[in-house]
Amino acid sequence: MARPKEFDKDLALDAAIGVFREHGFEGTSAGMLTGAMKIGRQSLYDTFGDKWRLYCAAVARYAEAETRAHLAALRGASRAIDGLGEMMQRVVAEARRPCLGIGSICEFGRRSAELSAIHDAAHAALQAAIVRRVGEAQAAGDVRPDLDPQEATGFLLGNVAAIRLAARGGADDAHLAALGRLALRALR
Amino acid sequence: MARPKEFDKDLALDAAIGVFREHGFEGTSAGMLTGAMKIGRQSLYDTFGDKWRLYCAAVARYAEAETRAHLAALRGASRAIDGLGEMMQRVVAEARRPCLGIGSICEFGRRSAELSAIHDAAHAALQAAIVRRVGEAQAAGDVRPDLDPQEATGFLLGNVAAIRLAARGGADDAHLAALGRLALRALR
DNA sequence: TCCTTTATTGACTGATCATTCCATAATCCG
DNA sequence: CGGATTATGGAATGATCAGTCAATAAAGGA
Repeated sequence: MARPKEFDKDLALDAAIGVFREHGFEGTSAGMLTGAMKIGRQSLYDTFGDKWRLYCAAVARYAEAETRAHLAALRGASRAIDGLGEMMQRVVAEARRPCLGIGSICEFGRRSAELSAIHDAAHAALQAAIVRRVGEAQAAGDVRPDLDPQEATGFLLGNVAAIRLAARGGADDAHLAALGRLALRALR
Repeated sequence: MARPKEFDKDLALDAAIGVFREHGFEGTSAGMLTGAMKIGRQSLYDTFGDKWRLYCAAVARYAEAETRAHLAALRGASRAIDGLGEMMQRVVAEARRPCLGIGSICEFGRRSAELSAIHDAAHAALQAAIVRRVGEAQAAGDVRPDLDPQEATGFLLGNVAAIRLAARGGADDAHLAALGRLALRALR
């Protein structure tokens, strides 16, 4: 089904993600992309259309992977509060690599309906899962009962962004860990 | 001291800030800048050097103004906890306009020593002022005493960023208000 | 072996970009 | 008025950019 070492589309996309999350859309050139993806220029255009379509595909793939990772952490402990803790801990541990979601939102806000749709879908899925887990933690008495699960979820996701942004700004590991710890403690 | 209606350098800089905070550095062209600043192209280069120097000047001016506004809010109430509340409330109220500081950090991380120095200076000044206020609030019994003021300050600043990022992502006013409220409540 | 498929690269196009040179106009000061 | 100063905009430069076309190479299947 292939003649010359037919390249892996997903692998190439991952390489593109690596460039975009570091340099953003405007800061990335086609040459940087082909270099990182290790494919020819024409292959890029044949496979992904153009730079913008590639960017959207990268953001979508990144969002899916990131959502999956969050969900896995959330379910990685039997007690709901521990699941929430693992989610925050993972974010702290991986905060050194810039987040494409945040970069994308910073760069484009809500200017692009296409991009916003990708973000909104990922956000909705994640939000729902966290709300459920917060509810469970409340039922278990690990989260104060006067807290609206929706609000608490927004708060946690906000602090996820805060941790990543702090890391991008150069904060040290201790600072990031403190942010994660305080955010979780705020639910108690 | 001037012949043709000698333009106001600070006013022009403010206009440049308006463009940069919306479109970032890479997303902004010289034409967009001269258009918004309402000065000629050559005046821009004569006065500000080049696009990068103008960007740095804009970020520095923005950081100073933003720091001033934070400090004013912090001191805007006699009780320390209320000062902290006013700071958060102001952030919520103004969150609709994108933050140049966040945009700059997202776009460049710590790639530019020049830019990082600007951010670090503003951050240090702000951090110190908030730490002091948190300490006062603790002394007054309005903030739990087991909280490290440094950590609490980092937490508050992180949530400032979270609110602004949420706004950039399209969150509604109620959501932003909830974020501010929860961040402050976390200190209690 | 030959054909088909796939990837790559060079050359090119047209656009846009930042930036500079220069001529011109406008305005204030003496 | 006249000369100094300041802002402006046209023209041009060289670079870079995204994207296309066409030729070529590589490799699997028949």
